[in-house]
Amino acid sequence: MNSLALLKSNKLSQTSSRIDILEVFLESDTGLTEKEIDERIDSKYDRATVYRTLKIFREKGIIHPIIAENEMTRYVLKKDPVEHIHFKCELCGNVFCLTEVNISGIKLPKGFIKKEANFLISGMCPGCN
Amino acid sequence: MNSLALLKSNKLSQTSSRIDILEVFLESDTGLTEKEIDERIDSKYDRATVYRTLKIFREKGIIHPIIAENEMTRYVLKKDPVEHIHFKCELCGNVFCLTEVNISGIKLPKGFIKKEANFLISGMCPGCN
DNA sequence: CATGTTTTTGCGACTTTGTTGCAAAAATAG
DNA sequence: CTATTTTTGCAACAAAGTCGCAAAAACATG
Repeated sequence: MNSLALLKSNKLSQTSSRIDILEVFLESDTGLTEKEIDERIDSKYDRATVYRTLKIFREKGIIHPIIAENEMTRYVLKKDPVEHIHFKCELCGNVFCLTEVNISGIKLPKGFIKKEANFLISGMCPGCN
Repeated sequence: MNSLALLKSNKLSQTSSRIDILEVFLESDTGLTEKEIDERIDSKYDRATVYRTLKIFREKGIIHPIIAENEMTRYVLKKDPVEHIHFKCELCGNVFCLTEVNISGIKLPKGFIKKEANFLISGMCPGCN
């Protein structure tokens, strides 16, 4: 995937900060916090800019959040639009999108209307095991 | 449920802060943030005390956390030890423990070992619908 | 490619959540 | 009742995230 094309297809202006931050995501296979992004771009941009960029990427559906306990929100590139489980390894810290796990069987009781879902399982990943 | 007995059975000393905070939980059917607890006890105790109390209650398994995006951690009394989904209504803010939804069908791929799970669905509850 | 308009950025100040060390106060054990 | 242990309040702190505003960069258009 190309960062310039990705910005274009989402109708986002091509600023260096957006390109750089997007490239960080493209090069990472893990969920990233704002802090981790900041490190990887050597604090080249203001924290406010990074936060604003993350917000926009999210609204566009380029990235999606992983919400874990006692942790800052992490983001990963949204490769698969299908709703899925996230797995966070407690040892290496890696976050995996388990798109192969079927969660379509989860049905809410009458009257509950789903808008968004967030499933996170933590434990040990195959690599650390 | 009685707050004094609950403290005793968990081998916690009976301080007025623990009793009061536990009572707030016993009287609430919603997940509560530290701030909300603070309001309900009229800031009778220091914030640090409330945080420390929440931590201990959690370690003892008296309460359990609800982790939602862009939200402070909420806690609810752990009535049912069975793993379950939480539902958060975006309108009224109420959090429901959907113990009736069966999630035992969720199986992780080979090599992944589950330690903890956090399932949160947000949307609209029957009351607001 | 020059220029006017729109969008984005950096800065700084701020809010909120949550933590920690330490001395005083309260709870508990005997 | 008293000694010991635990808990509390205070104050200071750290880190995440937001916001207004002026400057800078990107973009559209001729």
